[in-house]
Amino acid sequence: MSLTRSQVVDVAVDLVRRYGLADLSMRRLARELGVAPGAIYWHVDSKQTLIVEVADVLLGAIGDSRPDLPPVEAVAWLASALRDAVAGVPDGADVIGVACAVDPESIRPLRELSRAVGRLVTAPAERDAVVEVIVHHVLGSVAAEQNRRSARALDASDQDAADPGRAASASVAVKSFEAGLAVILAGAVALTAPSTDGSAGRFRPRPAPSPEG
Amino acid sequence: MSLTRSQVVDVAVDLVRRYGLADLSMRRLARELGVAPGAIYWHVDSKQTLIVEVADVLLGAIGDSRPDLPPVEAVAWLASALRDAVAGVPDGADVIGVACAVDPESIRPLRELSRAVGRLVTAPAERDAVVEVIVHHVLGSVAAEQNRRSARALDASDQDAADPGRAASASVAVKSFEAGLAVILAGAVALTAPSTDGSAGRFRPRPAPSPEG
DNA sequence: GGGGCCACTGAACGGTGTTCAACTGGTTCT
DNA sequence: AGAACCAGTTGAACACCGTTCAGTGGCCCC
Repeated sequence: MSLTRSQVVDVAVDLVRRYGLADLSMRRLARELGVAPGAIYWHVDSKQTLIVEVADVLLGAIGDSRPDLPPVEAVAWLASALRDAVAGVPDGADVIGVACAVDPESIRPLRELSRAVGRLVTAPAERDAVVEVIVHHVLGSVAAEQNRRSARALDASDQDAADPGRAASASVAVKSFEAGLAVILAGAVALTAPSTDGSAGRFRPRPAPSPEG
Repeated sequence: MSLTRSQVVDVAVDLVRRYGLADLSMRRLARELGVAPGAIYWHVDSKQTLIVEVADVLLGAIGDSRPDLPPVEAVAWLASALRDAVAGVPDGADVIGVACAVDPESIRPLRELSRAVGRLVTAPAERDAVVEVIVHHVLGSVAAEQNRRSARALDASDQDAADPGRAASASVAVKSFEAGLAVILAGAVALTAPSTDGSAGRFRPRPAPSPEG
């Protein structure tokens, strides 16, 4: 039986899950498939489209949204689920980053997130703004966490009992992510229901004097 | 006269400013300097540390913060200035991303931003959360904008009058960035001054059932 | 004149994504 | 049976990449 596109994608996903995006090269993928590098290009246009497919699989495990929860909790749940899915894969933020760069429409959970936020913020422009901020926060905080992790891994010369340290830093990362998420959700709520005391109202930033003309 | 570390960095900055990070290779940099590739490694440890230095130069043009402005406006000004500085350079978000990954302490404007946010949110944990969200939003939205731009550039086969389109999409990107920034700032304000009506109060997300155990 | 050192060269190592003429092996048509 | 066709694969090549290192030239100081 000959190679299949889905076989290629599956093995690529395995490679990413086990060794990270940095170790996903077309040559290594071909070796893993027992095939010459050129053969992959019969089933896949380029490495970039492969990564988009890998990202799709990695995010496929995210469950459907929760209409049973109140809107704010539903958004928080979805954002945390997204974060967990991305953080659970080495270089996960990079994978999703590439996928977003190549084809932003392809990431299905983002459509789900947009719908959930829509139940909280009705104005389309503001809804999109909230979705964007949440997505940037998810990808940014996971990228930072994974960078710290791999930087720590390079300094694993005189350290041996890294297990409790790793778990602790992961939980710190989760807490810091949730603190940021809380800020965003508070902003979304504040914008939809401008309060009666003047301080916490709507804010419109004035553009900075751009140094680029 | 022999090569200098600052010469190397300067030419690298020029290369990035003109052609983007993707076209900054040690070989090309050496060619531009009229030197063999190995010579660069006498002045610089690795490409990564070079990029950190490049990022430092690129962000050096950002002016000092504005204690004369009210706290919220000062933060907004700094965030917009940061955005403009990064967006004005091709692949600017990638450059800062690498610099953040290698050495997060090295980005001076972030310290400035942290101080400005500190005048708005006094609790250290919440202040750091706001700073992180802002930084992720800046880098994320610029990265998205620049990805769209370069994707558009690849499809420049049958299009010629791209000048108005480019300007228009840039202004859309700025507006979308400011909408997101407004959400974040509203959240920061709301968290510091919890309002008396219950709906817009402090929100604590409950962790999602993590699929990774 | 000789020693020492800074700055550099040239070549190599071991990768990378991608392309392409040539070649299989199987199916179908004559 | 034999020819034609074609999806799928190979192996080699192209044009790069970051990094290392033995050697080498020029310069200064003793």
